[in-house]
Amino acid sequence: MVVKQTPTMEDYLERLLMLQAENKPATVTEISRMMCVKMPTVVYAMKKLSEQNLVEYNKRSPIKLTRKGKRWGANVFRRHEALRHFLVEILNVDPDIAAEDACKMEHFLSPVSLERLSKFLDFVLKCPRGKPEWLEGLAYYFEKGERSEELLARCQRGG
Amino acid sequence: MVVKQTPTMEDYLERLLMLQAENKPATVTEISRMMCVKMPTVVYAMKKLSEQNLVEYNKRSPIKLTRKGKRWGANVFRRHEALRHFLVEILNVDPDIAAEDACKMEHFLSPVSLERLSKFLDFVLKCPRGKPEWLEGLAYYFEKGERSEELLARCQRGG
DNA sequence: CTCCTTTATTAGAGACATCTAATTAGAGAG
DNA sequence: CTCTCTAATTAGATGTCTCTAATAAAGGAG
Repeated sequence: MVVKQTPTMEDYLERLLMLQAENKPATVTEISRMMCVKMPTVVYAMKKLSEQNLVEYNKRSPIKLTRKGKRWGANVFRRHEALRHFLVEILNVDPDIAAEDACKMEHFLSPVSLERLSKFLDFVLKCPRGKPEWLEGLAYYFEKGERSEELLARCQRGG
Repeated sequence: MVVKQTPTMEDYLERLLMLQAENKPATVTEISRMMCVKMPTVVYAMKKLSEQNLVEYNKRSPIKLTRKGKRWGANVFRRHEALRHFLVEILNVDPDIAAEDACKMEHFLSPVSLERLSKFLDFVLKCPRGKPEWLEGLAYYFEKGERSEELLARCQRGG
């Protein structure tokens, strides 16, 4: 019965899912390259994960996520994407930095917060009437350091 | 020359700052209680931090942050607060959960993202014309699972 | 088949952060 | 001063994740 994974293990699960999604074989070498760790580290991790039935690991053959591992990886990925999108789309953070931050923070976003963050993004970015004006105002504020009088006026006209 | 702290050490610095702010003496026992670790763990941490001149630690006397340690702690706190506020004020996450999530994620928020997040919160919560309407719409969306037609219409009147 | 190269694994060590158990220091009661 | 209690420290162990160095397996070139 698995109830928790360390951030490290979650990273491996997420990476395995990515590889699978791209139809790349998940080899020790490949994972090691992508995660910037040495091969023995990967072997250690795969053994750990297979003890928990999150991956199917047989020496010298490509690694496969189990159904359980896939679910877990997908979950990590959702958290990653929610955070990354928020940073990029709302906060206008540089995509590389956003990805890095998301990659670290993803392990600590609780289910409730994830759900809210996702809904927030939907609310803002999938508004049936197009992107809300305040997003523009926010971008202006980021850039100039002050609020756009014009947008401020327009945005509040209806309030 | 200190360039980085582990999340753990950042937590101690933050906690020390809190104690100081409340004028409570920072003893091993107190820190141990507050951080839910045993006393030897605290001693270990204080030794580590004092090696880096982040705290003044002399056996059997109250622990003090150095100027450097204070700065670092304050920085952690800023990240904590930005995240917590976002979760509470924007995403309406339960305050306890928000605090927990913030406490974990705070260690991984880059300076750029912090700056943007803080500005975002200012922009939204310190709007000179009061809280923007879309926040209400968002709360509605969280609660009902769908957009409020009324607010949608009003919010867009000016766009 | 033998040699070489690449890939993977094992063995062993180290950093970090935690614990338990044992010890020491200090403070207050008598 | 001695006894006792609490606070603090030391010693030693553990789990996680990483590394390097050494070894093993597998696949191709000849």
